Amino acid sequence: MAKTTTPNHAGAARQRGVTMKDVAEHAGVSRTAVSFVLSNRENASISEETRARINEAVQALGYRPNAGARALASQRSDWYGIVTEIVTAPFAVDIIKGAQDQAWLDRRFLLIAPSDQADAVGPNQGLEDAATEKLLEQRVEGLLYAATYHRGVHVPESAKEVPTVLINCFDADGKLPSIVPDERAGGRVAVGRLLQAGHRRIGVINLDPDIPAAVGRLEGAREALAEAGLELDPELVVPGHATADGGYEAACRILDRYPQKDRPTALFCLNDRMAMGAYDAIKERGLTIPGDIAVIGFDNQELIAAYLRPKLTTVALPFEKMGALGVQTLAALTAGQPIIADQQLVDCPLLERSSV
Amino acid sequence: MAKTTTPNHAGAARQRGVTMKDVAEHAGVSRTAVSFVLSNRENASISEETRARINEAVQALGYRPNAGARALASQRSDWYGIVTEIVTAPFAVDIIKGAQDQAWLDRRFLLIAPSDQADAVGPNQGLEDAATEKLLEQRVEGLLYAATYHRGVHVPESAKEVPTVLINCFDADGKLPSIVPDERAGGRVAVGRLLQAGHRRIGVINLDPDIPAAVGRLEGAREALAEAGLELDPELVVPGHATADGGYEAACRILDRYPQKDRPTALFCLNDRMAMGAYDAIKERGLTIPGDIAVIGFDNQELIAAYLRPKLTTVALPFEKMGALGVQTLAALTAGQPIIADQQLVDCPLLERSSV
DNA sequence: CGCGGTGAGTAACGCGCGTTACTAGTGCGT
DNA sequence: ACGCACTAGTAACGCGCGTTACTCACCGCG
Repeated sequence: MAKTTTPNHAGAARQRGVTMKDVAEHAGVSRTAVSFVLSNRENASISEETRARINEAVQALGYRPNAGARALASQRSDWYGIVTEIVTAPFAVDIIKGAQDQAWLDRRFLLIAPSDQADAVGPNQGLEDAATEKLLEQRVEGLLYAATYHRGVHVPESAKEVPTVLINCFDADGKLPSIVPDERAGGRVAVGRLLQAGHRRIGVINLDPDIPAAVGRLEGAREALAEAGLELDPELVVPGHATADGGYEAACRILDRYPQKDRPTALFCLNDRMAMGAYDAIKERGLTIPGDIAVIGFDNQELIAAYLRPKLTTVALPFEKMGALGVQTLAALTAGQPIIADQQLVDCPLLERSSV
Repeated sequence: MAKTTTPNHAGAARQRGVTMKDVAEHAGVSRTAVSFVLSNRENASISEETRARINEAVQALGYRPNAGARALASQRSDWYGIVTEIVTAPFAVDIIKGAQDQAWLDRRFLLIAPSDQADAVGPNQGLEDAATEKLLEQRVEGLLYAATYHRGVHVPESAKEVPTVLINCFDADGKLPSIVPDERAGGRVAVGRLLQAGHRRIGVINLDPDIPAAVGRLEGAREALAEAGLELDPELVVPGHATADGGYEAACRILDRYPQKDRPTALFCLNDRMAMGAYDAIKERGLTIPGDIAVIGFDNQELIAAYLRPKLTTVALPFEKMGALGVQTLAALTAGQPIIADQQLVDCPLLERSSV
């Protein structure tokens, strides 16, 4: 076959890019040798001398490997993707941070794609699919799905092409591994703390009773009471809208319902926002926290819990840890371990501040 | 030249990957034709018929372009990088969201690298450099640097290899374009609102007087007063630590200093956290908001401002908009426009709630 | 009939790199 | 002298794609 003429590319290189070839020439060796040195091959058989020369050339030229080319050649990208609603809650951020940090430790990159769902009713499937698709185009080796509050979700079909882990949510079809907070243990810890402080009549300001968070936390509360030989009085469990106003109203109801001697001495608010409202209701009535009424929250929404006066004792949702664990699980999966659709529970630590 | 033998790669393809070649074979055309169709070339000269056949093949095989390979071949990645401290403030998140959304619109990917600086004293230069380096290895076409609070920063040297834009911060050496909030206009709006509500004696709870936010906001306050023919009484400006406790203490001082008739009727808190503390000080004294004392904040820290009772009127920091503008600026830069080191000011809108 | 022009498509190269198969040189045992 | 093992390194391929230069068939025109 005849040697074909080389077409002359229009002087493409707009941006100076030092390649391995440049390094090789500078060091007077072959490109292969450079590649061997840079990837630290074991059975390398490159003399210390040339190795040094190559490293010098790398320094001198300011060589920087091209991650894309490497990915193409080696057929592995070292990229994970995470799709999440970055918007609404500040929670997603903590998940991302946890995942990001862990990925960084593992020398991997985390590509973040927003799925921007409009509201809590149902995910914006179109955007989620598009996000997943984009991520797959980048040839991510694994996918993370993160929700801002603990719930069941439906994952796009195409996500099943690579290992996938759910964070703070679970697959409604039960086919994917997931990582969620241990709500039950959290509820137990919260109420346990109140019991330990001597409280016997404990009011509970509940969330929408159907969501996993409410179910788990309430169950935990029940368990803690049972351990102390007490029962959860249904009358003391009042529903509330998951906002400060909702908490205010619920607290008003429960506080005004009883004469002082029967009034609960502690309030377990199933989230911090409601606790914030409860604070107002309590203070309005001339009562003190925690002197007259102790308050414990859930979620550890920093900006609320740490700045309320007195600072709110609450149970933290372990977002960062879940993010990190998600990446670890993904790493195990991509390393070849079989995908098992189990659910990992992560502990919710109690944060003692001043409201109990 | 003799045809060399083909080395047989160890059955690499661990993951089924449909390539353009597969599509071409399925459609009975050359790979080039597929490429032409997929990239919508103008001077294509592909008949409608084959074009259709190719598109069908794409559908049938579920072909998904390989972004990395495309980047390698075309010498452009369509990636931007953003380095930011994702940790501390929830602000960074909003910047990222704004940038992310804008990038998404422009069909670009935003790579996020954490720089995790320890505290406000000085950036953790090591990590920042590493993050920048990693980003450059991915061959990002432009870089964004985002700070969580408005300040001067030093950007890693290597960042200068690609177009770079600073968000919510500025280059201490003044060499890079930056995007920052218009603090002065914000201060003017805030105090203007109080004046409009009839207040004449306005207390100001200040931040660390050296940071750009304090300088700008105070200057704005002064201007608004001047427009109304008033002067800023230095006695009414009390310094505070930038926390709820700091705000509480500052508010106590200013409220207790005067007999009722001389007491300021409104408080301009230079951030929302301090406003939160001021609320407590006011309520403790049996005063009402906004009846006895109007309060206006700054920052619009959602979780505080929207959940305080009454809800806090405040001036918003336009993080999302700054993020979006950052990407737009970057797009202009990478499109070949010259890099000019100007500073773009973004408006801080007033959010009316119930505390004025 | 020859010739330029167009439409429809293809072969071949290179992007930067990982990887495998190969070569050249040297020392050592027999 | 030869074969063998080992060290030090290199040529060549392919990853999936964008891109350029080229071929081939067909048409109209002089």
